[in-house]
Amino acid sequence: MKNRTIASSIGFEIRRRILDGRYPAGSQLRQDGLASEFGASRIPVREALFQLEAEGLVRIHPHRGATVAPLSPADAAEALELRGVLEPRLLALSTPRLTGDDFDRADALLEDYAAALRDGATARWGTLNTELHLLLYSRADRPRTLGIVGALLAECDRYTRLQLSTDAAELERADREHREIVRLCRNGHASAACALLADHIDHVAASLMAFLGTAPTP
Amino acid sequence: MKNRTIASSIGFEIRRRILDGRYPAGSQLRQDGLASEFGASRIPVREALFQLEAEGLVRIHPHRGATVAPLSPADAAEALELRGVLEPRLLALSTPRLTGDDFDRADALLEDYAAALRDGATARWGTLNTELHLLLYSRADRPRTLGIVGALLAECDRYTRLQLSTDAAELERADREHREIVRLCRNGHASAACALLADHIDHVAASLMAFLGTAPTP
DNA sequence: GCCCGATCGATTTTATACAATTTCAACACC
DNA sequence: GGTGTTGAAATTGTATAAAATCGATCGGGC
Repeated sequence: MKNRTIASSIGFEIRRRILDGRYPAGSQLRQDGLASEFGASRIPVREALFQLEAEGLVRIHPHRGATVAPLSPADAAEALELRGVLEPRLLALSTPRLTGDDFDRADALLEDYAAALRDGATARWGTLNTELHLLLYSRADRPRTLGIVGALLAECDRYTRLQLSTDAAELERADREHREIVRLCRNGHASAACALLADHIDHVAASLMAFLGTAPTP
Repeated sequence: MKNRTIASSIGFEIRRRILDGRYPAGSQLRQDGLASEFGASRIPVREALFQLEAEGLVRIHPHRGATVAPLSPADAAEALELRGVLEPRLLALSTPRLTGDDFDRADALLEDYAAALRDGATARWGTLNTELHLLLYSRADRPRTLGIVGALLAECDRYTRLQLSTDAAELERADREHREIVRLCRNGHASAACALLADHIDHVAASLMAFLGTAPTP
C-alpha cells in the first residue's frame, strides 16, 4: 500500500505501530528520531503527527512534543458508546443498498478473519474488523459519519488488541456475530441486523470493560 | 485570543475567514499567498491547513493544493442529523451537573446573542451559538463527543451564515428556544430540555433545508 | 536546610532553499 | 480536424539550517 506522499506514508506506518503497540500509550514521539528512522526529514514527520493528532491517536503539546494518546477505560467506554449509537444507524441506511459484490467482499473478509483466527495472527484481526464494519456501512451515503466511525474503530482496535492475547473466546463470538449480521443483511432483515449489531457492540464493550477493570492501563 | 504558536494562530484566522465567507467554498488556498499575507513562511501555513482539513473545513489534494471544502445540502443534512443524535444525549448527561457559574455564563451568552440580534451583527451569532451549545454540554464528561459536536457546530455555522441575512425570523426563534432550553436545564427538567433541543435542531434543519432547496449552493 | 531564580541543554518551531510533481498549452503526428 | 506527446511554468512537497521556547539542573540567598 504505497502513498503518493512521504508524509502520508509515514503517517500510515506510525499509525500501524501505535495500533500494534510498538509505540506504547504515553510514549514520547521524537520528531528527530522518527525522521532518522524513516530516512526522511522532520517536516513530513510533523505533518504525519498532525494528521494522527486529528484522528485522536496522538496528543501534541506545543513546544513540548508529541506523545501517543493515552488509553483509559473512560475513553474506551465513550468510543464504544458512540459506536453503539452511530453504527446501527449507518447499517440501517446501508443494508438495503448493499450489492452482490459487497457481500462477496464481506465473505472474503470473513474468511480472512477465520484464517487469522486459526493462525493466531492477532495483528490482522483489527484491520479486518474495521474493514468489515466499514464495508457494511459503505452504502449509507453518510461520508462524515463514516469517517467518524472509522476513527472510532481504529481507536477501539487499540483496546481490543490488548485483550486479544488473553481472551480468544471473544474473537470467536465476534466471528459468529459478524457472520450472522452479514447473513441477516444479505437476506434483507435490516432491523434484525441492526439489533444484533447493537448487541455485538454491547458485548465488545462489556467484555472490554471487564478486562480493563481487572487490568487497568497505566 | 492569542495562541502560543504561529501555526495555530494562522489556523484560527483562516478558519474565521472560511466561516465568514471571505474564502468561499471551493476556492483555492495557495500556500505562498497565505504565507506572504500573514507575513510568515509556508510551513506554519501548511500545518494550519492540515489542522483545518482534519476539521473538515479544507480539502487537501496531494500535489494539487488545498481548497475550501464545498458546501452541499447533503452535507448540511448529515451534519444536522448527527447533531440531532448526539446533542440531546450530551445535554441529558450534562444537565444534572451544570453549576451556577455555568448558568451565569449561559445568561451572559444569551444577552450577547440578543445584543448581536439587535445590532444585526451576524458575524458574532455563529460563535455565540457554538459557545452556548458547547457550554451546555461541557459537564457531560464526554470529551471525544464534545470535539465531534464542536466540529459539527462549526460546519453548520457555514450554512446558517448563508441564511442569516435573509431570514431574521429564524434567529429570533432560535433565541427563544435557547432561552427556554437554558430555563428548563436550570430548573432540572433534563428530559424536557433534551426534547426541546431535538426540536430546536429539527427546526434549524428544516429551515436550512428549505433555504438550500430554493437556493442550492454552486 | 529549603526555596527561588538564572543559565544550560534539548526539542520543537520556523525560515530559507531546493527538488519532485502536476497542469496547461503548444505542437507535431495520425 | 482530432489526438497524443512534450515542453515549460507554477505550485506543492521535502531537506537543511537557524531561531524561539520549554524543562531541568545548578547556584545563590533567606
